Amino acid sequence: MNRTNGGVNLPALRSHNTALVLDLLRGAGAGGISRLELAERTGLTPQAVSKITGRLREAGLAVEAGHRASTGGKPRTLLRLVPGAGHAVGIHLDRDALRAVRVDLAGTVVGERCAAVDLGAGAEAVVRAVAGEVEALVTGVGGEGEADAGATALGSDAKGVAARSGFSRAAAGSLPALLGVGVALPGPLDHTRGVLHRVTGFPEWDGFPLRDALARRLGVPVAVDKDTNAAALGLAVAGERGSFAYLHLGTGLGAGLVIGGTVHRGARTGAGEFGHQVVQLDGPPCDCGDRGCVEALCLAAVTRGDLAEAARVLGIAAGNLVALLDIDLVLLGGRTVTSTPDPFLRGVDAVLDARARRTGEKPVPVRTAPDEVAEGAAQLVLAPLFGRADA
Amino acid sequence: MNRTNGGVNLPALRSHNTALVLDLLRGAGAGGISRLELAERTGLTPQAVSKITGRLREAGLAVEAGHRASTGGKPRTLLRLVPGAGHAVGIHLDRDALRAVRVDLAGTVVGERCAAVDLGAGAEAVVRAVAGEVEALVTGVGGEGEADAGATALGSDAKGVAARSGFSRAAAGSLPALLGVGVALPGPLDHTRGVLHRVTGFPEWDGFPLRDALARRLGVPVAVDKDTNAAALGLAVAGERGSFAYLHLGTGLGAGLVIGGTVHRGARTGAGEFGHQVVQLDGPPCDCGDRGCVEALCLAAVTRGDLAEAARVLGIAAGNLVALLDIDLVLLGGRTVTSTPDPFLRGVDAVLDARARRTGEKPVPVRTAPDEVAEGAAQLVLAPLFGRADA
DNA sequence: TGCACTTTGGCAACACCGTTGCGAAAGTGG
DNA sequence: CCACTTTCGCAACGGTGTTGCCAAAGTGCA
Repeated sequence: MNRTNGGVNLPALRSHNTALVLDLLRGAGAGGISRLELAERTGLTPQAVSKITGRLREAGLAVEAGHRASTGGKPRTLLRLVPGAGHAVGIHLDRDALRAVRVDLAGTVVGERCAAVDLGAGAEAVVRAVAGEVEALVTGVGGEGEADAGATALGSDAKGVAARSGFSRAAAGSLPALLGVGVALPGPLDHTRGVLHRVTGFPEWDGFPLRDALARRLGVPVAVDKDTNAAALGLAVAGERGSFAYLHLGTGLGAGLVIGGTVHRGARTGAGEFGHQVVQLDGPPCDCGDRGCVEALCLAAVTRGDLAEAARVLGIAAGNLVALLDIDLVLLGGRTVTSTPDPFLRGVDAVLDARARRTGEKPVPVRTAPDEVAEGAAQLVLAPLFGRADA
Repeated sequence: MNRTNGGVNLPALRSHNTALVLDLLRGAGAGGISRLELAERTGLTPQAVSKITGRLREAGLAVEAGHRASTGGKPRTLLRLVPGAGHAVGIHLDRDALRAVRVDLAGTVVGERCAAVDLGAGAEAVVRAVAGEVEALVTGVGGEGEADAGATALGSDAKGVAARSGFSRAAAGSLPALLGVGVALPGPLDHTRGVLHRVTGFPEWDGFPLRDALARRLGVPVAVDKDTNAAALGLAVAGERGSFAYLHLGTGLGAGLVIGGTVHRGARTGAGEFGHQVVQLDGPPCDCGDRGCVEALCLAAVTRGDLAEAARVLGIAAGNLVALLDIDLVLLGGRTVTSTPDPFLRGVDAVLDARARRTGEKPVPVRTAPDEVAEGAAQLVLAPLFGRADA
């Protein structure tokens, strides 16, 4: 619960329960959820839920929203999250382009900007550019952002609550109504410190403290993560339950792993290195220096137009993953998959079905998923508010 | 924290903090640990630690044990776990033999029994035999169990505390001083319900509710898990930190995964299916019906005496695992490895080293580990007492 | 030997958490 | 119109960790 050490005191307990209720409110969406349902789902008493929701309502984070039909007594009052009470910006920073979105507490996109970037221009220039996009997105210049009139007013309230609830991480000068900025990018990096390791082709980025640089410039908290992890987090928040793997097949092949509802990153943010799983001993050489990696085999098949073989290879690697981790679901994404999903879905499904027949268990379902990396990046900031620890 | 739902109330908070302190006391061993160190490690205030340890001392679970050297003021008083305050029995049930150990709270083996079993004799007969071994072990008949005089007396106290602290799971008639029994066995099974799925070669075991049958007979809580998971849990409790994989190479090849200090089992207790990871597309057929599984390749190499090749194949599969999960350590065990450890250690190490050179990170260490499955099985029972949730 | 100082750890009062007991509010059904 | 059911808040309560304070037990210097 507490990351550094395991001790739980009363404020921590309060934060935890409050976050839990907020998460359920978010999950219920615009339809709302009653106090008694919240009590059942959390295991707390109805009275405790009343107190917690009372604080949330006072803080402007929740409101009453109609009633459910009576079942013979007083009808349940529905509660709903106030989406506009807080915002976060998520940025998908790729090698040559950038996509930034502003989302509200419910995760709905309320503003979007795209721009070209040149990583070769140096870290400082890119930080400046990214900061500019964030500011434009928040102040509404050039964005599609309507839905702001009330939102900005409530924003500072939301921040106050966040601070009182023990969530906020010392936002200094800062932009109005902005809880923080999440940045997702490829390369290896250190998620906990927000430091980049090696950005392929741009050695000058090695060791650059992106998180702190951006946080100092913007005055709001910043979180940094791998693009595949952000995508997986976004899917988890969007409603995918349990444990799943998001396999992204684009210019490369990577994975984001969600285990028990939380993204698994490993101690060095290295987890999800799926592309260089070896599936053919002494197979063809890969760019990484090893031989027989899935990525090499799969992309080679794609290049020569043999999508069925690409899907079969991907399926075998996915089967390994499913067997090793006993996950519930495989999600496929990335340009290569989304352009022609069917052969990939069929191919991976065939391998997983065959495996299920051998073990006698139900086959693990395979689906496609939109790759909304920027949206997931925004959730890097929102996750702590809703009790989704980023271990 | 709470498995079913996430809500935390005061009793849950108290249990959690108490378990945390108990875990630190256990980790400190006979040397002991001071109240202030406990406070630092838990993040609680010294006063809170004093209250918690006071309850533990009153319950007979902890005692004062000397003082540390002064650093200019009052010297710190050391506290120590009372190992004899509780016991658990762990059973390693294999195809043809059984090993049962009785351990104290510190995990020290204080009694051991071995016996032949015949799974073909049917579930009821085996349950009867297992129960007999447990009773013999606890009453001290035929065991090497000295160290019992005081232990049994304190036992009932310990149970009282466990109940008061919210740990106990309703032990009815029950054996004296016994907190529970853990059973580890191969085959696929459902850890949460304690039901076996398919025991290879013995179809009549399919669906047998081993946990409940044994619990009803003995009157104490029973936990059931895969042998590799138990072994991994035992290693985690014995002091291995962080995330690691225990690879067991015996008559088959399996793995136990520990991620962030807790055993990862997956929703269907299927995780750790390492032997049938495919590392050679369309490779030689495996007993499982697939082709190119590590287990088949590795064991074939062992059979023809090529241990270097066996180790290389094992290393490549281990490398896949390390890359996918970003774990900190690989531990090797099982008859085949322990009989001639060196070639395996060298072979796996070579593959992981090469991987580390390519990625520019520190290589993941490889070591051998004793396969103490029965000891780990006992920890299935003790784990909840020390706050190690078995999710 | 005496005294100042540091550090540990317990006692008592405290703030605040979720819980319990009870009553008001708001429906349904006869 | 009334009995009944169900929801939900107010007030008192028990129990958590926290704070303030002080006794105990060392070290180090005069």
